[in-house]
Amino acid sequence: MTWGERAATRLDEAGFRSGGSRRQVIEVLAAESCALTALEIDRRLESVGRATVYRTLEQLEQLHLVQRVDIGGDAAGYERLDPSHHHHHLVCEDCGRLAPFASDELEAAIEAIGQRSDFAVAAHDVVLRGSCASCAEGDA
Amino acid sequence: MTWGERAATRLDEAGFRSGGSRRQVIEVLAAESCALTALEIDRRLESVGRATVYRTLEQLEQLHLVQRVDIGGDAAGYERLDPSHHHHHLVCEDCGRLAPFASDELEAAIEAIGQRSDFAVAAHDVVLRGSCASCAEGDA
DNA sequence: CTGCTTTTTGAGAATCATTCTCATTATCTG
DNA sequence: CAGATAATGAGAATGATTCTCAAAAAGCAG
Repeated sequence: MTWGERAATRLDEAGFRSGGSRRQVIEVLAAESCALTALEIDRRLESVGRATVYRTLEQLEQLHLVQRVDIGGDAAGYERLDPSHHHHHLVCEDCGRLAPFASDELEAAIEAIGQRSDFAVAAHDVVLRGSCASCAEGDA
Repeated sequence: MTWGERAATRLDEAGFRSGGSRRQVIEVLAAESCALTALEIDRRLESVGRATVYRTLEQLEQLHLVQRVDIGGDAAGYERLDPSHHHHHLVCEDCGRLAPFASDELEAAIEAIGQRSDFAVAAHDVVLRGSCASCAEGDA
C-alpha cells in the first residue's frame, strides 16, 4: 500500500469527507520524498487556497501521516511520514542544501530513550547542521 | 570558565564591541538552562529593543554559542550551547511541556553519522514528540 | 580628555509565514 | 433530490521576525 493510499484510508477512517483540494495536497506530498514548505505546496497548486493547504497539513500531521521538520530557514518543512522511507536530515548552514540519511543505530538509541522516559513518544526529529562538501571547500 | 564568560571571550575575539544590551541578553541566556523564545527574552529586558534581541541571538548562533531549537509552537526557542550541559528535548504535543534528556548512546550514533557523511557537522538537534505522563492519563 | 570613526542600539515600519473568518460550494446520507 | 454538515477559497488578521535609520556608545588616535 502506498503512502497516498494509506493517507486516504486513514482520513476516511477518521471521518473526513473526501474533497478534491485535500487530495491534491496529498498527491504533492506523495510525489516528493523530502521536505516541502507549505507555501511551496500552495504555489504548485494554483487552484487550491492557502488556508486549505495549511489545514490539510495540520490534519495530516495529527494523524501522523506527515511530519513537520525545522530545516533552519523561515518556513517550516513538511514531509510524508512513511515507515519504509524513514530518514532524517543534514542541513548545510551556508547554502541551505538538504541531505537525507538513516541510521539503525540512531533509531535504536531513540527507541531506548522513549522507553525510559515518562513520555509516550509518537514521533521524533533529528537534524544535523554543518557545511556540505562544496561549501566547506570554498570556506575562508 | 562559565558559558557567559566564554561567550564574552568569543565575541571579543570575533571583533565585536561590548555593548550593554548584548550583555544583558547573554545574562538571560546564561541564567536559563533550557529553551527561551526571542520574545520571552525581549519581555524580560524592558530596556532592550526587540531588534537587538534578535540580532544578538543571530550573532550567538553563528558563533555556535547558542542553538535554535524547534519546540513545536509558533516561535523558535533558543538556548545556550554548553558542552557540559548538552541535552535534547521531549515535547508534549498536547500541553507543550518541555523535558530535557541526554544519552551517550544517541550522541555516539550521531557522531558516527557525521563521520560517514560528506558534511562537516557542527551541531545537531533532536526532538522527541509525544504525550507527557499527565496528558496521556487524561486522553480520550 | 577630545574628536573621529565605526559599531551598537531602539523605535517603529515592513515583511513574511501562518491562522482566522465567513460566505460559498461540495459530500454524504437517506 | 433535499437537508445537514464538512470542505474550500479569498482575503483580512495575527504574530514572529527582519529591516530602516537616526541617535547614542565604544574604541582609538592624538
